[in-house]
Amino acid sequence: MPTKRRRVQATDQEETVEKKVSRILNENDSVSSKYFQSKKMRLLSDFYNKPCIELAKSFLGQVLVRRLPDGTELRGRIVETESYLGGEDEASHSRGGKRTERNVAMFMKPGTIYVYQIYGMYFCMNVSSQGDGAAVLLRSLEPMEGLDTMRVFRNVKRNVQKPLKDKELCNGPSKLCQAFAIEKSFDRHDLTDDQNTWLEAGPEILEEDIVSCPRIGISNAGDWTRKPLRFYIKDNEFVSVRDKAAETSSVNA
DNA sequence: CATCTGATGTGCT
DNA sequence: GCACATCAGATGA
Repeated sequence: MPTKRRRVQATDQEETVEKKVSRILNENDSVSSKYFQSKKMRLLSDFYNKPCIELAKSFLGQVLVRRLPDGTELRGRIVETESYLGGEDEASHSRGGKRTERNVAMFMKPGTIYVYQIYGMYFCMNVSSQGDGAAVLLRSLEPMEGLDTMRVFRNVKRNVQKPLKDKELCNGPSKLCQAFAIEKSFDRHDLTDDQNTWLEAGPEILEEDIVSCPRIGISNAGDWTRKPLRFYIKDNEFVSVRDKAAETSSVNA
């Protein structure tokens, strides 16, 4: 018992400074205590310089940060991604090595943001990886900081006043762009060197907690339609679509 | 829960 | 012309 008490006291002392900083930072916006805090250190080039599938898995658990013009910072933990390999990947915008004005960011250095518009009214955010025309689509975030602001952005974009639950803020590629106010102008920005957008390190996600399954919204891509190139954190409630079949089969893997 | 449908406009053939 | 890495609301079980 004395050992336990001493450890608790030491922990409390260690957290004092961090708690103070956190309290000051949080005075301007809401931070829910049920979400963990990131280490607030920007991820640099080495992190992004990996093959596409490896990067898509590495993104899980990392924290996307968006700094708004008024200084407000939004944070969300990445919980779902998809790989688009380029070249032979028939579902990729860069299939067959096709390079256009729209998708040129996919061919830029790892860590470059690729934003494209879809269905006339939505945006999707990708990050280029190692490999020609390869990129990772960010599909879902677990909101951590700035939830009130995210809710406002989402309601403004949707032109609806229905209150959104936390899990509805960022559980889809275009929802997270709305919540973080990420638009076409972010295309070709560099996550390792951008003042408004970057990634911070979060806790490592174990391989056994990653579910691999087919990508969402892909059809007519031949064999590539079913390849397991979507990755998400198992049992995370902020994932957009759970694949029950993949979750049960991975138990035996 | 699963499945369906309308909205909406740009990029590319 | 048409396909489209989506979303929200509606409907049925």
